[in-house]
Amino acid sequence: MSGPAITHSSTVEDYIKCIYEKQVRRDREFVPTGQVATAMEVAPGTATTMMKTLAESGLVTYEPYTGVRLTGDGVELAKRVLRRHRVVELFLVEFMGMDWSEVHMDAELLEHAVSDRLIARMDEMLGSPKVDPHGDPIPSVAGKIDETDYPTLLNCALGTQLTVVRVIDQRSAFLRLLETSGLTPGSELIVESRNEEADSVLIRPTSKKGLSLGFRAASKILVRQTTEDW
Amino acid sequence: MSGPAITHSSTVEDYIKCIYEKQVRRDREFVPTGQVATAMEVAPGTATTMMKTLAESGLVTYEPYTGVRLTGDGVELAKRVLRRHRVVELFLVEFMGMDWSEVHMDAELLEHAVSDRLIARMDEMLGSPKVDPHGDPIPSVAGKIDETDYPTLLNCALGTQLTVVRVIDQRSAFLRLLETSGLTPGSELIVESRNEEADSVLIRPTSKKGLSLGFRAASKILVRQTTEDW
DNA sequence: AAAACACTTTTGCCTGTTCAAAATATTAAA
DNA sequence: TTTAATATTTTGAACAGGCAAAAGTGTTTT
Repeated sequence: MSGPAITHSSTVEDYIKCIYEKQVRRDREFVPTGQVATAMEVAPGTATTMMKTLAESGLVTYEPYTGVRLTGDGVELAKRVLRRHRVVELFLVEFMGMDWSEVHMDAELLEHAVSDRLIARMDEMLGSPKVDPHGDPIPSVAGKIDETDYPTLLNCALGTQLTVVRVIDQRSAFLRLLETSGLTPGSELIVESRNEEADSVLIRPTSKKGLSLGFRAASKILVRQTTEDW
Repeated sequence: MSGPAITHSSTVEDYIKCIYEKQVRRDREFVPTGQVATAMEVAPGTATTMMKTLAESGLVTYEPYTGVRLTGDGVELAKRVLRRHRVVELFLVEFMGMDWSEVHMDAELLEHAVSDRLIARMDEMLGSPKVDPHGDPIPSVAGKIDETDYPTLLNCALGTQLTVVRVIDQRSAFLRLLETSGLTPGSELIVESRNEEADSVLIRPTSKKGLSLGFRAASKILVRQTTEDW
């Protein structure tokens, strides 16, 4: 089993989570220090300093002028934080009647303040869910996480029936748009066409008028082929 | 209405809460720096430094070698923190099935991470409760708080029917004892006798065997005369 | 190959919070 | 009222995070 579960400051947890999110898709590559700085909204030098600190704690491998990569311990910590965050988000929506578009910020704070016991209790009340309200997978206590690489509206098949499985953008204005457009996770749609020059993707959500999204927005919506066994 | 609601670090909030709890009973008196240091589990010098910082922020009045006293702003902040703490505690007990003896620590962390919106939602779900699971009064959003000075088992009337209204000790071992002894808030009892020399108070909880408490423990239990209109 | 550009790291400094130990002040005892 | 005991404040130092600006590295252009 995992070790003594050392506690880290919430600052460290935030950096680790940030790095995890950057590295999870681009495998093998190092995450540049500058990207961490931008994402964390700190000065470049601050990020450099922190990368060294994290390296000393054994959470990342740091290559000067190249970037960082989470170690096994780093990944483990990232998943623990992500689990807390996502369980909390789902709890806020399911048991406290909050809107999925507004729980992210609250969860961002709560993820550092919620005890293992409380998370376990929420998980129990929720029936050990696999995904949060945005379709983000919830790591198990043991650290297992569904890393399926779903296509986005930018690279999925055209003309077939699709189901929204996940949304990669927590800004509430964006989420509210999806809600009014019938594009929340679980919704079905068809991508009718794409036009790169026009930066436009035409989609037809079931039981809604068709609408067009820019490539930027389309890349934030992950889908799978609609199947019956789900 | 109150001002722009400046945010303070959770460290500051903890000191303010601590001072509030010390000063609330002994009115007009200053709280000695040393008591703050002990309660906060920091070195004496640390407390002194912090008292000066708090004084500069206008949260306390600081008199060297005498102690501190919360200002209006300080009291206001203390009540906001206390409200968050107590609403969270009650929520954990009422909606998450946690035991009243074990919610204090969790609430201690959560009180700094829960947004006003979330507290408002919990309050709504709880029906704007007046007291938390330990009988501690919950300040209103406006800062009103029931400051009734209930007698303890040490100075209440002997031989009359009493109701436990509040318990001033959050240590879970103590709370579990009260639970098994039938002394949770709302329980009824009679104080049969006190013997100062023996450091002993004999009480008879309704529907339980009589038992004896030391003066220290007895002073932690607040009661009121049992009346029908409650 | 040199110059220009972009990005990263280093340096010096700041704030907040903490400690240990020395210096002071206050209070209680003799 | 001088002495002893107790409590408080100062001092010097540390660690966590953060910033701005100077210096360094790598890459791309000319």
